[in-house]
Amino acid sequence: MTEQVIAGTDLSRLRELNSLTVVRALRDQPPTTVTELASVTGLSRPAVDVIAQGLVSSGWATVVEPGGSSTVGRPARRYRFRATAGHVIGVDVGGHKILVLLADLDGNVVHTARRSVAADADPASRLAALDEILAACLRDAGKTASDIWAVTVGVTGPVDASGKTTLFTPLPGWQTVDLATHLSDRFTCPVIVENDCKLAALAERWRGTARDANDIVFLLAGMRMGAGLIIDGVLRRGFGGAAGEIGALKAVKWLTAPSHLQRCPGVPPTVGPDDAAAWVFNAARDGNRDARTAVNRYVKDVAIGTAALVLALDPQVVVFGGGFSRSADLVLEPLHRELRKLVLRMPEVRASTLGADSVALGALRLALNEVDQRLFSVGLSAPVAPRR
Amino acid sequence: MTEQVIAGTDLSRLRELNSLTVVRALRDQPPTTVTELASVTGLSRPAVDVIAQGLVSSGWATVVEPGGSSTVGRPARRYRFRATAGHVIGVDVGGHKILVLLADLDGNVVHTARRSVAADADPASRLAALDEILAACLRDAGKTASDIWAVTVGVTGPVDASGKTTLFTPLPGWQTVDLATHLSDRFTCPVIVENDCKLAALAERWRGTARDANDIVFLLAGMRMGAGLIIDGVLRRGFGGAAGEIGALKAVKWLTAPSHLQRCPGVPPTVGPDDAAAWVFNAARDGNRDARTAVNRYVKDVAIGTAALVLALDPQVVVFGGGFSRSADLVLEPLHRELRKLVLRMPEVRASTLGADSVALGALRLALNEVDQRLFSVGLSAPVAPRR
DNA sequence: CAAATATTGCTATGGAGTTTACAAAGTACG
DNA sequence: CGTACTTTGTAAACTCCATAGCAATATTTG
Repeated sequence: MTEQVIAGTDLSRLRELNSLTVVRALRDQPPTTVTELASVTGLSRPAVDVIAQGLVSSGWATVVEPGGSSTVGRPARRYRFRATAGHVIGVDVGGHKILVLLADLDGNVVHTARRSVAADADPASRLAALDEILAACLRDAGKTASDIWAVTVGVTGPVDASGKTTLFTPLPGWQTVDLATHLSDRFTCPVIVENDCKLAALAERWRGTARDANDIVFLLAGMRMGAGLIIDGVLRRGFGGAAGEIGALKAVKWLTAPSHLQRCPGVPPTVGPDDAAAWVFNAARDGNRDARTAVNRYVKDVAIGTAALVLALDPQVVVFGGGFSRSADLVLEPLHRELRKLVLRMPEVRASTLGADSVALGALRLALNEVDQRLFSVGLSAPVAPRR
Repeated sequence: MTEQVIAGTDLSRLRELNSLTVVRALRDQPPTTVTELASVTGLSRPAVDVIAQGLVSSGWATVVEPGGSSTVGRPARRYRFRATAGHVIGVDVGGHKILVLLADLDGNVVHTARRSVAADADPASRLAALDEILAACLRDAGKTASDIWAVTVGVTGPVDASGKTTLFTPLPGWQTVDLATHLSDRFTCPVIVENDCKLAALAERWRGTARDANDIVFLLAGMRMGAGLIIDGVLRRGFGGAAGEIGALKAVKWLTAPSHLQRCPGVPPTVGPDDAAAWVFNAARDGNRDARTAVNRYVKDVAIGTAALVLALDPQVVVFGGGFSRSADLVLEPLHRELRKLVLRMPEVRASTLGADSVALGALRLALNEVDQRLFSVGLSAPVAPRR
């Protein structure tokens, strides 16, 4: 049982609650009339009227004066959530690239900045590249750091509560990097660092293939396998931020799974190690026997770790994402078949639809969650960038 | 992101919310004065006064007139939550026994009934025994079925949303039993059927060794291995009720783990298969070499499945419970050692303190949760047994 | 016995939402 | 083109809830 806050409510808090209710009803909606809001919220029309005007004067909403009216009766004034009152940033710091998304409070991406980074870049130069691209993104979007309400950065490896990746990370030298502190010098708003698999899982539920599901196992499949878990609609971090790291168990074959692709016979020597997998998938699609065998072995190994997660959590959906999701057409069917042999209750298996942007999108979503949480706990004053 | 209910609040709902706040403050507390309640809830003293009197007149609270006062000033009237306004029942239907606990709304057990059942009893006779013991428990406690606000029954095997164990259960013939419907004929209140491991996990967090933790992996260790998961303080059922069934994965050695104990060389033929494990644990404690080896092999196998759960969920605590938890002194140290080799972040490992009652206790807790949920969503009218 | 302290009961005040009523601004139709 | 109808916007009256402040009461302490 969750510990409930024991706190009484007075009338000003009542107004605040109802204002938040109206804001919720307004968000992610086309401009809405007072009557519609009244029926959605269950409040009376005059009450909503007062609240809506209050939201306009405090800056949370804007008025849309009636244009060409289409129905009978007096045309209604409409109210719209002012999503541009604040902005958030989501970043994906990957091995090869850094991707920055800047979005408004409705999650509409207003600017994108991408830049490639050498896979073996040392932490200092990677951080420098991050600083540069962040500055460029802000500049090009016509914003300053103080316009940003929350920043989330996705990195590989489990992230602890302080935002560090001390347990393990494939980025060279990254164990000692304190990314959260580094960015806190550049932003006054909350800065969150989170594991890339977890963020991609969030994205898949927000705008991807699992929008309908509350219990999701997300697989980030690439040269490294990872997983992100959403349980009861909430991203699961684990007590130390290491949830979903089933790949560390040797009995589960995730560590070695991608090597079936890399070591597949027949890969031309001209193809680098990073592109071997793509070559094998293409060859398998063309009917190459060795390639098909390699893919099947790969899927068999992936299925074992996936089965462990499915048995542990009994999700509604398993989403196959990450770099290899471009080859989901080859993977999904055998993955489904292998999984069926191993689990008690078979979940749906779907392919990711978001591709390479999923981590940065998930970072956006987490930043928006942070903003929402403040909004709905602290209350509605004037819309300004929150400080830590 | 959880979907929030969009509903406005008017003044009567405000009063209801504040009444619930006072009830929450009153529960699990010694009798409390109005002034104390006012400071805890943040409401004004007159407001609390009115609310408290309302609770008394509706039957949710009782007045304790001031007795010998210990402080200066006028002695204050005190209010107490009327836990006896309703009662709940928690049942453990095990292979060998049925245990029934009857408790008030504070979870105080007011009556216990236990009865052994043959392990190979057919479903009909097991259900008959259940009916009998339930009737006897109600009679001896001086209650009728209509006094009961919620009933929860724990059974082995994964339980789906409708309360059936269709996927798998070790109880003979139990696949086709519809326990929820069976009991619904005997009670008008909500009836919940749930997996025994999950219930034991709840109990351990409520009154056991994991009261401080919000992220728990509970192991029900006996001749069958099972697990119950509490994540973010909430019991995790999984989409189809099959969460925690990691034992079904062969790569994880839970199915065969107990056989190391049963097949240990040196077990006297006079010892039956059900008591072999106890004999081996005792022998190991006395220094028997074969027995120690058997225990170590057992623990090694248990550790693999546990590691899978720990890696998947990254819990704060692993609780070793179930029948074998009596031998936790032999298991805990090697389990800790083996686990440390396999996981990324080491959780605490603790032994269960509840013993054989844990499943029935957890059933009580779930029944109380059901009552609470109704209370805090439907609102406070007069305290009467809820109907489905 | 009086002073100090704390609780209880009562009244006035103000804030928030609802209901009711009515004017204003459109459309539909003869 | 004018009337009937529909819906919106706004104001006033009313109800309900919590608060603040004050008087009355009960008990301890010196």
